[in-house]
Amino acid sequence: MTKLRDTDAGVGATNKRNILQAAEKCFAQFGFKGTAVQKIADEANLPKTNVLYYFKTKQELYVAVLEETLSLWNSHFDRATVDDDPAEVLAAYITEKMEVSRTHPQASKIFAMEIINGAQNLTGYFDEEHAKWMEGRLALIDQWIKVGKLPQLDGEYLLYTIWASTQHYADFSAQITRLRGRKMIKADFETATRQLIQLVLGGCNLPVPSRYIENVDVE
Amino acid sequence: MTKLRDTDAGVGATNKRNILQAAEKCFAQFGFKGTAVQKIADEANLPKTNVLYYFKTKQELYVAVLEETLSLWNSHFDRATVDDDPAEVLAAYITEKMEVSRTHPQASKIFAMEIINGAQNLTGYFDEEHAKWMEGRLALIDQWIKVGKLPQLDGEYLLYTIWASTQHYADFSAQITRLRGRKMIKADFETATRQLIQLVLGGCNLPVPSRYIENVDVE
DNA sequence: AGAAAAGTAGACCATTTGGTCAAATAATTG
DNA sequence: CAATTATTTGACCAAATGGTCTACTTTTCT
Repeated sequence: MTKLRDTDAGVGATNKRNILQAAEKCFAQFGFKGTAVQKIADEANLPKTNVLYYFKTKQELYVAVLEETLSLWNSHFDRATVDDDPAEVLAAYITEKMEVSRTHPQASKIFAMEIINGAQNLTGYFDEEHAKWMEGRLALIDQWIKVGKLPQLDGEYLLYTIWASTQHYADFSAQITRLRGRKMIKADFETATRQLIQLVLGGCNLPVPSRYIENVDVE
Repeated sequence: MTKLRDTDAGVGATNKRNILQAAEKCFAQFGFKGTAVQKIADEANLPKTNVLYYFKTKQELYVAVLEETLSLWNSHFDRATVDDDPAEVLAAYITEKMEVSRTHPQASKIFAMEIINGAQNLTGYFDEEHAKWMEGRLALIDQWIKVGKLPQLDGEYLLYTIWASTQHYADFSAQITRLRGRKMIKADFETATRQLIQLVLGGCNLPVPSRYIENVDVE
């Protein structure tokens, strides 16, 4: 009765993971059209036919990669309530999103390109889930405003600003690297995160939780 | 002596403009690889060969389109000095960039994709100009900090946040439209602009100039 | 062991597509 | 007007590429 094998084990699953990883790398760098299946196969050290064995079409493979990237949208913010402190929640959310940009820049780029190109492959599931999520978060922000934890502001634009500012470090890394002369390392991300938290919370008239303030030696 | 014709007149110039416009539309929607020269030709109502007559290769046409988009980076901010009021300058800069996102979304998208894909076609000129520009602006911000017009902050991350947050409305319009259920119109952009100015200036401990505060009837 | 299923892989094909060529036409110039 | 230059356009080509077919090997299950 072991007909249904562990999805994480076995030759097939290993290959699939391999292919998905190779595909993510290629799609992030060259886009959907710019990526040849052969390239992905090379990257995964497999013959092209083998790739098409696991994913019937290039499109199917692309959608699989895309769907993996969507998990990156999950956050603790999802489960915040009006009882939470917006300063803490927003600071944590920004931190999480910056961490995603640092550790999963390729996924972020793929997502960005998909949206830029009209989000043709994000119909259905994601659309509705995302819209529902947004509705809930905007309601939460309104509640915070009502109880006086936040000043009057439009949560929609606040969220856009947070998304844009955090994803920017992944999507526009080429520009940033050239402007600074070198890649951003972890420490740079931490500085950027602190600055962004300061800016956003400051803009919302919220005090920055001490844990998000730079550790300077007190004299 | 009319050998050098007005670059803006004549059949050739008209066709070139036509082609560039068609190309911008296509590249923004499908990317470089995803755009067939034939498609651009169709869009411009010309045979493909004619397009290749004015631009020897697809790449050359793409670079021409890309270079046009770079002019969008020009701003009054370029010529601000330490004597100016950072609140005014930053508010105006944000306003300008939001206006670009609203009126030239295609150009913004092309630029974004170019960066995401590693900015392979932005070597040389733009690189150096842009880096020089950045250096100058960061120096200005440091001067503002020195004279007490700005609190201690890292201008680099401030500029990234402004770029990201403004360009987001062009590049991610598909996502925004789906979340809201309808396209953002001019009035929405104005609201977004006000909110962003409030957030950024607030985050910099700057007062929002009255002109950038919503016109509400005083009771 | 033996059958069935899963996986590997080369050969091959139809389509797309960037780009060339040559020939024709229109515009300009001396 | 003659000649030169600029523009238009269809026919064509070679390379790239997504995907199929078939045959073979390995693994799994009974």
